[in-house]
Amino acid sequence: MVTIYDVAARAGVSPATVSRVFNGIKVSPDRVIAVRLAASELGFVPNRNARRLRTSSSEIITMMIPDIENPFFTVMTRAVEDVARAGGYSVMLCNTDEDPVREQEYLRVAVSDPVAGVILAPSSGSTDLSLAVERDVPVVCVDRHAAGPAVDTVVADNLMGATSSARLAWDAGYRRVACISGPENVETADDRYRGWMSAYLEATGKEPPQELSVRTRYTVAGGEEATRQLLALPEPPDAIFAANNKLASGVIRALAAAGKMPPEVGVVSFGGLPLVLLIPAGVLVTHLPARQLGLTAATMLLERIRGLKGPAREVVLPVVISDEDEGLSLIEGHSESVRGL
Amino acid sequence: MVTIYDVAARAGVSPATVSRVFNGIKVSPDRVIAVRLAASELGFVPNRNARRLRTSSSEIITMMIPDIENPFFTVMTRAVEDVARAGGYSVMLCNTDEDPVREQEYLRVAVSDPVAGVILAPSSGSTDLSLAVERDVPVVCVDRHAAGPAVDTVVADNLMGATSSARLAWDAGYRRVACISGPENVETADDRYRGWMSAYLEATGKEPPQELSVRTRYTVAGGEEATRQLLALPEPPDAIFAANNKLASGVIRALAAAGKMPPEVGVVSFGGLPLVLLIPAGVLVTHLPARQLGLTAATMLLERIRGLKGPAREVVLPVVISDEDEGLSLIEGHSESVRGL
DNA sequence: CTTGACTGTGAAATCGATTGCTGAAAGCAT
DNA sequence: ATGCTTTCAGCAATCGATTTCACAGTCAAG
Repeated sequence: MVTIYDVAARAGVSPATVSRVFNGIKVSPDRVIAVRLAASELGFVPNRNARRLRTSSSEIITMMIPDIENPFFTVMTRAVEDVARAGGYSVMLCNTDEDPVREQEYLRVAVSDPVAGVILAPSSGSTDLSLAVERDVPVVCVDRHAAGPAVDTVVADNLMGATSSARLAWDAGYRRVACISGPENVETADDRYRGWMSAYLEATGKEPPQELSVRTRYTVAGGEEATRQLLALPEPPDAIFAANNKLASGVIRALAAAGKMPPEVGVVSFGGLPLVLLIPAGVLVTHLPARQLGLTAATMLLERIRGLKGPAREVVLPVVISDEDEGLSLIEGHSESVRGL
Repeated sequence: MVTIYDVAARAGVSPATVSRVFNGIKVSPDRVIAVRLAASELGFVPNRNARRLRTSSSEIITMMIPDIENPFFTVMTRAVEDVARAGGYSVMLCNTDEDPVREQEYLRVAVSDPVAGVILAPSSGSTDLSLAVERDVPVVCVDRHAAGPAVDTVVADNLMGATSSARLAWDAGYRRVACISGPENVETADDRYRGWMSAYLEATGKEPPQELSVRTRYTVAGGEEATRQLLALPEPPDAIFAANNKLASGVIRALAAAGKMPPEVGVVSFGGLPLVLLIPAGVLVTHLPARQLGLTAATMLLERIRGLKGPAREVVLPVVISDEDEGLSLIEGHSESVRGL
């Protein structure tokens, strides 16, 4: 391993000077040249561990998401990465797999690393951040809230968004609109379920009957099972509001299998289906502000890393219901300015 | 920051003993208890940077992929993560964005970290790995080969796979099958293009005419533009072979916009469209062994990290053309054993 | 020609954990 | 009881870069 001592010896200067050259601290021009030359001749690459140990700082942001294979989270991650890079940080991605144990484990690794900051999409409402907070590692929660000490949080307006989104089904002429949402106690699932309830109440003037809503895992398989269950009802629904993109995929699969393709049975997907570019009639898709969530969270985290104090902040981003085709921008739209934030 | 010295003082032992306790080196039971007690009272978390500096080892694997928003790569990443975790490593994901400069930059960070190993899906054939090889950081290339020093590589059999896949179009009755592939000099794009050529030759007995193939970026927009270009030909194709999932999405979009939806114009997608669960008639999808690629690459990397010497190995995974519905397993199929590898 | 203010440089301490070496204590056989 | 292993714990060096402090030289003002 080539160290600054080797470079110093070769350049005929002290190690301190080598360090200064690599840190942009003023050194006489001739020495700078000598050091750079010696360094490149020897193939010197500074050891970051030594640097981090000494400065107890790091240029890494840990991002923890529950499902790396859900485009919603990868789009968000991509946004975080863009902001982080612009600020000189690298992003380390961890996949918690919706598992609180795994999540806590990753958090432990992160704080003992220690990283510059953490962006976390909590796997459940009971996620405990005290480990990080105790050790003063800045944390921003995104998409969902965490329990325990208050930290900066940025979420989408799921309740309102889901209400407007579910309403689309009635607007399209469907009359008996069921709901499939994620697990109980998962905040987004609860909010979206409540959104559907209020749209139901508004449209029909009645509380929705028990059997018209199913709570299940946020998976394609979960959506399929729930759909089969709904179709088996004595009085099956004529449309289904699915609380996330994976559930919606499951719904469509199950409908196809049952020979009741949209628009025969309508589907509302709360969350985009990125590579689905042929949206059949009868499938209504609401796009979530995934990229905005990521941009905002990363910006807030950088502020904290740079020393911003003060109480935990909370940002709620609106969910825009539009008929426009946002499928493409969900996939390739990284054009907006990061600086602008 | 609580250090082993603090813990040692509190437990009435030497720092060395504390270190031993945390590393599972034999220490008398009473001291173990004293140390653990003191550590938990003080909230001690070992400093990994100090540890890494001293041992010059790390438990991190860097994974570099060209496009975090392409499910092909996230599925692969997920597989890598599963194997890495089982072996006690964490995965740090970097998104190179198909940009060789950015890639080289990340590589520099990785080797100076230094990480335990690197898994890289090279952005182009000219990716230079000498930085890593010089410093003995194990590297495995996946999906594509890199230039320079030979390293372990695992790829899919794109040539054969693309040939069989393109053949499906003729089997389905299409007669004038065009090809849209990725950029020149990107290995997968070249191989898939050649696969289409050989299927063309086999089916028609002639070399394909120049105008029936277009090379473009691996993006949805690229696929759209290329499709428009093909449709504008005096003698337009009746089917299009798209060399990856994003291109295929672009093709379908453009066809829809032009009012020539499949099956009017056929589409062959080389690579799965994960959340597309309603595959219209006339769209044929070939699934790539994304997960297998990841599993294999990670397994090979761990072997190297654990000291395996010997010449660079090369694994070519078959691309299975089947009519079965593998869409779901692409999304949720993590059931197979990792141990089995 | 002094005095004081700078500047650039090097020596050495430091970050926190690991580990080679040494010696004390304990175990065992003769 | 003596001598020989073996075990366990502590001291202190070490990993590689950063940074404090002190010193030497430069320059301008008085």
